[in-house]
Amino acid sequence: MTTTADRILDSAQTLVQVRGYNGFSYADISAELSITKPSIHHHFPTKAALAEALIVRYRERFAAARKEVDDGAADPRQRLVGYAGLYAETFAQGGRICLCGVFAVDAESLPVQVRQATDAFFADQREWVAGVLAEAGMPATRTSAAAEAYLASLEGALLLARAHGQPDGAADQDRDVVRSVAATLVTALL
Amino acid sequence: MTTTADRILDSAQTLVQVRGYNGFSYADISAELSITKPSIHHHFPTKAALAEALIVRYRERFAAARKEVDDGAADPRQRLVGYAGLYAETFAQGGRICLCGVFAVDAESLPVQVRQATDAFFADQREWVAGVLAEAGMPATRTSAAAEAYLASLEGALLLARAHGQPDGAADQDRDVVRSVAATLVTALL
DNA sequence: GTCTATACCAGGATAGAC
DNA sequence: GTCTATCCTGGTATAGAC
Repeated sequence: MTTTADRILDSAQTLVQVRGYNGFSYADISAELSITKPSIHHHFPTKAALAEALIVRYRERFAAARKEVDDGAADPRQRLVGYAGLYAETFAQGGRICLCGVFAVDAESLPVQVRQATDAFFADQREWVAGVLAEAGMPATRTSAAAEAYLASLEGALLLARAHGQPDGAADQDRDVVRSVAATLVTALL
Repeated sequence: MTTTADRILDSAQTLVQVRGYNGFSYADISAELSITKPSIHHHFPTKAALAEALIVRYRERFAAARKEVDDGAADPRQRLVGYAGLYAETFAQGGRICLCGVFAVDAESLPVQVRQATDAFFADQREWVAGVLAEAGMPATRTSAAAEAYLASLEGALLLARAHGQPDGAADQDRDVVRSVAATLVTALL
């Protein structure tokens, strides 16, 4: 069962990840779901409230997906590669980039709570990556900076993949760019 | 001597780098420069034309700044670190991020020429970084992927720094994040 | 090259019926 | 929970005077 609120969030999330927060409107969701704008306002009174709901759900889902990777991987190296796969698969779905990457760029347009949640998302990722790096034997003095670098390279790889999306059919190749960047980092860091 | 067109470009570039392409309007430039909106249209008939002028100038200026680094650095390592400094300094100026990073995120809202120029900008950077890495002794089979990773980490570091910009006065610390990420990459890759 | 005035449409949001 | 109708504002752009 999918509620209307969920369908709105699905549509909105894709729109944000593809066009940016200021690049879509309620009219776009309305057209996609064949529902009127006031109906959307009924579920999410303001666009800011919609953004807040989006990031809350995104963090939950991302945490769950990361746990899948955590449980399915045999060693730290595999965990880091599998984690990068989450980003690569995001891009493979219609050239989307990380929701929080978009929110970071559009931070000025967003309410404080969303900005804080975005920051918290990255802090959470940093902490997890640092833990995996420690598990892989990296000295504690280096894990923090290395985790930041790994995270930055993944978010940046999505940007580069997006920029490269000129010839429309090349999304597969661009997804590999994300994986390739991650592989380079894992090899170099460990 | 600064022409009106230049002043418009200056204002617009800052606005794009801080708010995103869809996050500002001619009214913002109008207010900042104490000039009317039609005057801006006189110099740049459409917002798309303004974006095109922006990226043309950005590429020229970035190339010049990179040449400064190229000429001033003694060895490849210093060149890479100095290059990262260009990104760090961008962020230090009011929390700006790379214009092309923003244009990559907002690509769907931009005309084809701007998208192509954004892609070309990144291709240019990739090529330059790859050349420096080769100069540093990296085998030719690895330079391409490593350059992509370095570039991604710099663009991503700007995103993370922006997201972290919660407490307003901490811009200095965030600029160091960019430099720290770059240092981690240089050490790990070479 | 800059202005006033204005057109036009879209975005975000509300009132109130069903 | 969804609709029709409507409001207000702001964004992009043009016409035409100075």
